[in-house]
Amino acid sequence: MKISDVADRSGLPPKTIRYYEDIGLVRPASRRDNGYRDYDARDVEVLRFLKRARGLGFSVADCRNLLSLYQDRERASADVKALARHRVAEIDHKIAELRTMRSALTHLIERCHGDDRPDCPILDDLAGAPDGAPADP
Amino acid sequence: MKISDVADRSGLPPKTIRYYEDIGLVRPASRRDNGYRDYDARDVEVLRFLKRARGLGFSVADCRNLLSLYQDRERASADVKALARHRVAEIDHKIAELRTMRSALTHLIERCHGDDRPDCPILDDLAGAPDGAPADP
DNA sequence: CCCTTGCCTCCAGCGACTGGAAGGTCTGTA
DNA sequence: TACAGACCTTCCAGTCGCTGGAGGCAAGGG
Repeated sequence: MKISDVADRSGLPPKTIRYYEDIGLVRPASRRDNGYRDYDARDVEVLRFLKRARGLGFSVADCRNLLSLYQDRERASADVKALARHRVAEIDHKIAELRTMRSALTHLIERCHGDDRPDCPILDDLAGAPDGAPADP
Repeated sequence: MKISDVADRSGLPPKTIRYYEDIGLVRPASRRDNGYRDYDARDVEVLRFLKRARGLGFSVADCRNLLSLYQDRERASADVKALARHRVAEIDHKIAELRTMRSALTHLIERCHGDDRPDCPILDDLAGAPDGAPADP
């Protein structure tokens, strides 16, 4: 199988596949006589695995761990579960951050009349004015 | 005022302030005889503005716009409001993405017994198994 | 035989910093 | 006055996870 075939089957672009090989996330593909990379079903499986894990937001470093757990027949499922839990915690943290930003912004938006006059509570706030006061010129 | 003073007053590290100057986000600071950058209260104001805007997740490109609106006495508050609304939309999009990841993960976590046995629905799923089925070896 | 497509390698760039090296300056204390 | 240590300067490199592009073979069809 050529790289574009695995790309189609895994959902990862060829560039990314070569990149994963480059950084040692997957082992180097075997080569045909003409120098082209040659893949089999097992490679596709690994790449699909990576595609999904990345899709869940696991970092490449996490993926390295997940992959080695995946390929270790003796692994304890607790280890995987811990990684997943940690990822959920990260997500929660990120969501909380975004929500804080969101509520600050919507608060500002509500108070901005949004017409063609220049006075704007959003800019006033960014400029450091306390809540509701216009910026000091 | 030296760079470490504005750093303290703006909350931005000196490195970042120099970086903002570098990319033309703020205009070059004036210099003392010894070559040190010299700042005044107005510079602090701008940097605080940037610190806040970045804190709300606006990109540096957005900040460039916000800053020029901020410094334009003729601006329409509608323009600012539009930027802020757009940023809220981005945040919503990001939150939705994270929530999707989160629910997929928690679903997997619930079904993983998480002990020292090797079978693990999380890995099975990442490997592409349909819901609940173990991966095909 | 030519043309297009696909593969190869290697280098550069994205965003938004951050770290560190090498060297000049300032300030306080012995 | 000498020196230590803090702070300033510039410039280069690295972070993360790709992605784009240049330049050069290979393959396959008309």
